[in-house]
Amino acid sequence: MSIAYHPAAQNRLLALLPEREFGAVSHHLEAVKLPRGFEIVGADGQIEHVYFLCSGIGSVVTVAAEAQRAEAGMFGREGFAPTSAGVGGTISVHQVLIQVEGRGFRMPLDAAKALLPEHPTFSNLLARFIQAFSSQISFTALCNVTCQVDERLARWLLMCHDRVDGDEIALTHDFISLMLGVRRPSVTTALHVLEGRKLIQAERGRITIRDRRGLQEFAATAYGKPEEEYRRLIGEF
Amino acid sequence: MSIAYHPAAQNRLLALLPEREFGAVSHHLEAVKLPRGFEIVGADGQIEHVYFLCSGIGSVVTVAAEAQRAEAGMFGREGFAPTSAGVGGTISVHQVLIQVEGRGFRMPLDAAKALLPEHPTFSNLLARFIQAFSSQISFTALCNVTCQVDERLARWLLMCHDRVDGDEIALTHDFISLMLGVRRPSVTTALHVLEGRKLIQAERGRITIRDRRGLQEFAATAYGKPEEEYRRLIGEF
DNA sequence: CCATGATTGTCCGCCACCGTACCCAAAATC
DNA sequence: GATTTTGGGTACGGTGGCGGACAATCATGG
Repeated sequence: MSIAYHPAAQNRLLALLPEREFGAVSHHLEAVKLPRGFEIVGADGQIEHVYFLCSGIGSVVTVAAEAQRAEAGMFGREGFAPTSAGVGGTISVHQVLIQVEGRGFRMPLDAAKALLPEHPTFSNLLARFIQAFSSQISFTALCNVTCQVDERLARWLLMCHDRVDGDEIALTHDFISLMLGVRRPSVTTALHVLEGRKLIQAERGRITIRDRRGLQEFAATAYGKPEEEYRRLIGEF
Repeated sequence: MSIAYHPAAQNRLLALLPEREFGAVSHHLEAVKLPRGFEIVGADGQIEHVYFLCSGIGSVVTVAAEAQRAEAGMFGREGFAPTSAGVGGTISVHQVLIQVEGRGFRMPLDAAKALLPEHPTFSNLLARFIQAFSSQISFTALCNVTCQVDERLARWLLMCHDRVDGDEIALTHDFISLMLGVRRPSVTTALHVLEGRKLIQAERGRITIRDRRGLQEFAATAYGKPEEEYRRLIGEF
């Protein structure tokens, strides 16, 4: 099947492969549904499959101890996970789980390991994503130390918005609090702030982006740089 | 010159290259002294050279605005910078500067770009480092949100200690405060805490590690995981 | 239709860290 | 040796977010 018509090409990385490499790679892909909460890999877990999303959002969570965890970054159809597998690793430091349900493709780890040395564009593309993702993580680190909760929340919502179709995102305060590493009530109040400015609309289990431009102004310098880096290294989302 | 006797092999990444690739790579290397404060690349700056340290420490700093900056991670002889150049990038999101003076080698960006596609071990090694470094950043992000200053400081000192010879590190409170993204007085008090427990000894412009084991206990889960990831993907520091 | 669980709203005391400012000592410069 | 610069110690009021707890509301299934 030619790339253009293959459903796996909805993933931005796979879509950029040259025809020959895409053929070899797609041969090992298996279509999967990704329900909310699905764990792609556990913290310090053995990697079984490499996942390429076509829709939905995955969260990469750093876990130091049971009660000490926070999101490092998120990815959608523009990326893959676990990143470690992209350079030949077999264990993931991070927990990776589905935050917004979607679809995608996966490939057994062994297949990926065998493909990498033989397919330079494939391995370079994965490496580029790792670099772009790492810049996303570094901004998470910066915001965690310089921004207050509402600003971080704005950034986080913008990043989700980039990765879903439409303006509605299914999210609970509790989940967001886990991701941002703050108390659940802090999320509630921060959401009220954004809602008060008419930037979003929050309902039970669902948040709707009302004014993306305004959200960006609110998030200010916290949002944007990693997205630029992605475009420089790989292309449009 | 064979790898074993080439001074560039003091860099852990270069040392792992097969003889043939090392020859090609080392051909473009130029020895450089790296004084404290030397800027390898500015934030959003055009990359001119790719640096491989043999001694000293470099800091990778995320900059969002003039007053909004914090260290994402640090590297020594176990790595290289700017990471973006390792996948073919020409611009660095991060500012990279020398934190503890040392020596190293550098290569023009064009040479690196030309070498990468032709030398799979080289490019895979750089990609592995990017992945390992990204896990370091993700722990910075986690600590920034879950740990208090003294714990973060302990982690930071341990990471410095890993990368210098001996137990003395030349550091000012002011510089540390910049890296951790906290007030300078917060660093002073946090250092007092560590000093009170006889884990370190602080003098003007210099910190001496007295009890590394104790520091590790103090830093608890904040320290260790990224170092494991490095060993898994690349090897000993 | 009611019970149960999940989700959200709110309150309170507490404390780590902030912003700012000032002083002192050591080191460097002249 | 005097002066300037740099690095370190300390103080104080202010506050964002924490820990914890409880109530209200919505959703779901028996």
